Amino acid sequence: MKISVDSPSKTIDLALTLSCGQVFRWLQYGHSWVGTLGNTLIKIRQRKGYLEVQPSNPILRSTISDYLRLDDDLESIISELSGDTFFRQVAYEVRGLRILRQDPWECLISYICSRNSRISMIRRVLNNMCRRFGEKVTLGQYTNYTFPGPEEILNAKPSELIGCGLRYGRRQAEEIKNAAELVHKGILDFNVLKKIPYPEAKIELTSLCRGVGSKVADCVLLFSLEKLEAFPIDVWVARAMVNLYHDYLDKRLVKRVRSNHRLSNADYERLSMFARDRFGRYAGYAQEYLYHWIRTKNC
DNA sequence: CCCCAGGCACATT
DNA sequence: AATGTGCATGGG
Repeated sequence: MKISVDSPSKTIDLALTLSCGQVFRWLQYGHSWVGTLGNTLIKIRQRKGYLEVQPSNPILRSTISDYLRLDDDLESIISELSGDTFFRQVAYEVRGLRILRQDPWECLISYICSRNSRISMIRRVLNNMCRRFGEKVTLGQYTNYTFPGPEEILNAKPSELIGCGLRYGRRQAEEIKNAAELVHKGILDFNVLKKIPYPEAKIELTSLCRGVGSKVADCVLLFSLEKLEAFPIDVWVARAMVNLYHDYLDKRLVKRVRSNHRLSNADYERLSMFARDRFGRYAGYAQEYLYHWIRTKNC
């Protein structure tokens, strides 16, 4: 299957998009990327002007283009974001990076597991969970595992989840099972969260789900629930904001971030408000660009 | 041994 | 409302 990306509005850098840290389970084999969408293994390769997709079983073209958010007009989003010369440079350096439209359940569990951890660790935990509780899917020489659904997680023993390498052991295992129960019982309904406004959806997520605070909620809202104004702030994004916009921010906040203090709720909200005020409805794209920019700039 | 990583929940002031 | 602290893995 071929998907054309041969126009400025459909620009994509597939490798950058799949490896920048918004999603954790894609694997690179040479020029190809292998992952799963639902129960289907997907092998995808970027060619000149189009994407070449090989699914393990029949799949709609729109499943891929929805996942990659090819419906986002990247050219106009970037021009709307590039209000200052600092950010224009950032946007240029990460051109082709798209926000993905992930499955909300997988995204929620992934970011519950991400707390105070690092990307390589998160990858390992999630892959362990999929190997243990997911289903094996193959395409030729390639093997992958589906992400286990709420029912599989509900039936899992906490000790088995802990054995996957959770950062906070039993406590996090309970959080994951709690989320599974909420989804299974229909108390947490992602289709509803997609429709209601960002502030309400965020309150709903943080109040219902144990282990979900401001940062995790913003990640889930941005990466899987259509809230492009969500602006997740981790230490890296805080550093990027402070580097670029220190003149507009509270001096003590700048000092705290620079001296590597943990980000307080108050500082999170302050940075959050500033970001949405500055970047508007596509603040989430700005966040992802800043995140990647500050990390690659320093490494 | 130290430090830190896509933080949260709860106690204390 | 703001700040402090336990959690408790694994890599540099």
